Order: sequence, then structure tokens, then C-alpha cells
Amino acid sequence: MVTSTVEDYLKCILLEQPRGGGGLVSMGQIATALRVTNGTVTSMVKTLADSNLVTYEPYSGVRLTPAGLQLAGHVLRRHRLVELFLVKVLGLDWSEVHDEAERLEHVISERVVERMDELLGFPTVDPHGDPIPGPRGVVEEPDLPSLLLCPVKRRVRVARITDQSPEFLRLAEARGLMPGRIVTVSERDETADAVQLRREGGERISLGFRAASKVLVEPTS
Amino acid sequence: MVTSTVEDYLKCILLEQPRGGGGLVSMGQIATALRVTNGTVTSMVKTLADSNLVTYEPYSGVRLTPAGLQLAGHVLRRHRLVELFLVKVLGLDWSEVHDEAERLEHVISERVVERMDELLGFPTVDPHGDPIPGPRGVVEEPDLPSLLLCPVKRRVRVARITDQSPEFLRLAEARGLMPGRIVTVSERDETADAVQLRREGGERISLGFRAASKVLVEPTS
DNA sequence: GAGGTGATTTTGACCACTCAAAAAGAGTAG
DNA sequence: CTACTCTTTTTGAGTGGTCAAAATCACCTC
Repeated sequence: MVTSTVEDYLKCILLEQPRGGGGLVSMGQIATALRVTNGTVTSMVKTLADSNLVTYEPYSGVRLTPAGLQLAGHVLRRHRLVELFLVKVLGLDWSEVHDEAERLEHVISERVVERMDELLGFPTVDPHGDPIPGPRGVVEEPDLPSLLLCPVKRRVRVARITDQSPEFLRLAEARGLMPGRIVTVSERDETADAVQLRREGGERISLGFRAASKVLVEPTS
Repeated sequence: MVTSTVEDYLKCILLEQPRGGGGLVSMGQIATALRVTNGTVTSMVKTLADSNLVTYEPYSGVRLTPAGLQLAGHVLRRHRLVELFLVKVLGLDWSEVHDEAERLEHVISERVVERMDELLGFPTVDPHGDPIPGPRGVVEEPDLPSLLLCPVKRRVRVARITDQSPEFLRLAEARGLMPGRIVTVSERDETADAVQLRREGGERISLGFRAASKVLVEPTS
């Protein structure tokens, strides 16, 4: 039986694992992300390995097996679909849906997932711009630049916010930095640790480097 | 912390407890309903009593305290609202929503409950005709006669189906016995254990006593 | 190589929930 | 009152998940 704790570990490993899927995820990473002690992770990871959901190399880290990857992908699919559903259908704020989805992702059946998917028109991204894995649990995370790395003085479209905390999301919303919005980076000041933007319509926004790195963008077509 | 197991026990006691709320619920009743052994119930009930959610009289039974009643009422509210939501908004069949709601009732937040309630227009009954407790968790279960006890040759309205099993619900649907439908009991035959009905529109239906007792009706106004 | 530092693993314990089986109580028929 | 039955309670054990603290390992610096 796959418990919701197991699902949490798998999803966590999927999210922590470096792009491409080749790398190992350390116990400490998982422990931090899941707010659990190191020892707990070690023992849990062993049972995951016993179930062939991860390969575990002591003192080095874990990697998802194909089975683990698929399971994690399905959990992530449910999570992101639920987030979008809560925003679009139930009218919740995008800053409050993460925790809710964190619980719902473990209990909704495939039937319900299908219905939500249909009702939402088979969406590809959630309210934060995170890609929604397909029905087979496969995700592809496009490699987008952040406001810290994108070309200057070019119109770009906000594509994704990589910090799910309510605080940051509320800030992003207040600044008009939701997926789909068009902005232009007018200047970056290394020593001042500041990025200056202009929103379509003219409003000027200033962000620290740390915040700017959490806003991913794509070129306007 | 109120675990979902605790919620299950409380909801079960609420549903098993005789109308009016005065009576005691036995360990065996709970064990059967929850598909758990007697010993498990005894020990669990003790911890519920320690948390002041029930009063426990050894060898006799349990009764919900006001705190337990309120908690159970909230769980039931979530359960029934979710059932209706799944049918009305997600288009699931009324025969498949019970199990789904059984899990969802433990994880949805008050925010989500409020939104669902609003979206559904503050409904008072779920798809099976079961009354939905109010925001304070208070339920009142009207005392309705079944097809076994209602007046003969009088038009009555189907109000509630008291068997949540998919099999029975599918049967009821096939016979057109959903809440709101108008029927007339034309005859009851004690020895044949059969109840004959006529649906509005003329179609004749035959039910055994056991099945007939699961369909509650109210007089047409 | 020899330490030292930081991460990892092991150990022993605990909590919530569960079962199977044994013990004890309640109620009934004679 | 006795015997029998049915229910309830107790006991002992197991599972999944967790922690704190001790032991161990890997790696970097000298």
C-alpha cells in the first residue's frame, strides 16, 4: 500500500532532483524539505528502496526508479490540477491553494482527476505556471530564465513563480507579476542587489536579486 | 490533534446513535460499521473519552459529548457537501461519490467548504436526500416514513435513500427512485414480501420489503 | 597520512492504530 | 443458583512513522 507519506517522499525527491533526472538527492535535502529529521529520512528511504521506488546509495543519496518517477509524477499531477481547480472553479486565491492541494493530492481518485482535467480544459500549467504532468505522470520542466538572467530591455512574459509561499505570492500579485503578464527589465544593479522592471502599462517595479530569481519568464512571441 | 480516524469514529457514533441523541451506542455497532475488531473500538473509545469527545460507560456504550457532537457534525457536513459537489459540479454519479467523500471529508479546509456551500447555493440535502448539517455542525434528521410505512394509494415524493452502497443506488436510479420523484404505493403483500409502486407517468415497479424500507418519502404538498 | 567538520546512519524509544486470543462481565434459561 | 451464550475488555504483539542522541562515514585541509 502506498501511504500518503510515501507519496510525499517521492514527490519531494522528484522536485529536489536536478533537472534531467540523473542526479542523486541527499538525505539532508529531503529532511529539510519535509521538515523531518535526517534519521527519519534514512529509514524511510530504505523502505522506499525495498519497494523499488528509489535506488539508494548509502552516504550518497537517492534517485527515483521508473516506478517511483511515475508515481511521483501522478502525485504532482494531482497537486497541480487541484491547485488550478481551486483557483478557477472554487475561486480561492493562488496564495492559499498550495497547502490545500498538499492534502488533497493524496485522496482524490483518478475519476475525479479526469473530471477536473476535463472541466479545466486539459490545462498545461497551474496558477503559478508550474507545468502539470500528463495523465501518464510525465512532466517536462521547460528551462526558463528568471528576471535575473533574461535579456534586458526586451519585453518578456512572466511564465512561472518558483516560490509557493503565500507571502511571496501575495507580493507577486500586488506587483502584477502573475503568469501571462508582460514586463521589461530596464536595469540590473549588482551592488545594489536590485532589478528594475517596467510593467506593460508603465508601472515601475523594483525587486531584490533573490526575489527576481524566483520569477521565470519567456520571450514574447 | 484530531486525526481522521478520530473523525471517523465520531461520525460513526453520530450516525449510529438513536434519534434524539439520548441513547448509547455499543462497541459492537461501531466495530461493525467501521470494519474493525471489538477490542480496537474499546481502546479507541477510551481515548475519545479522555479527550472529552464521548462519555463512555463500560459494558454499556458511548454517547457523544457536545464537543464530540459538534465535531462529528462538521465531518458529516463536509461529507455531504462534498458528495453534492462531486455530483453537481464534477458530474460524478451519485453511486460513486460516497467513498470519495469518505476520504475528502478529512482534508478539506473550512475555506473550501464555504466556497462549495456558496457555489451550490447553500443546499440542505445531499444527492441521496441526507440532510447537510449547517455551518455550526448541527443536523436535524426529519422523521420520514419509508415506502413500507407510508400511506397506500397516495402520491408521495421520494425524499431520501438510506443505503449508500453503489449497488443499491444504481438500482434505485434504474427504477427512477431518486429524491424528488413522485410515486404511489399501490399495494403491499406481506407474505410475498413485495411492495408494488407506480411512478408518475405510469411505470410499475416492484420492490422487496427490505429494499422498500430504504426509500424514505414525504407527502406531496 | 592525521585531524577535524559536517552529513549520514544506527539505536532505542515513542505514539497512533490495529489484530488475535484470552479473560471477564452481563444476561438468560432452566 | 448454575450453566451457557454473547458481548466487552484486556493483553500482547505488530506496523508505520517519527525523534533524539550516539556512532559512523566521507571528505577537506594541513
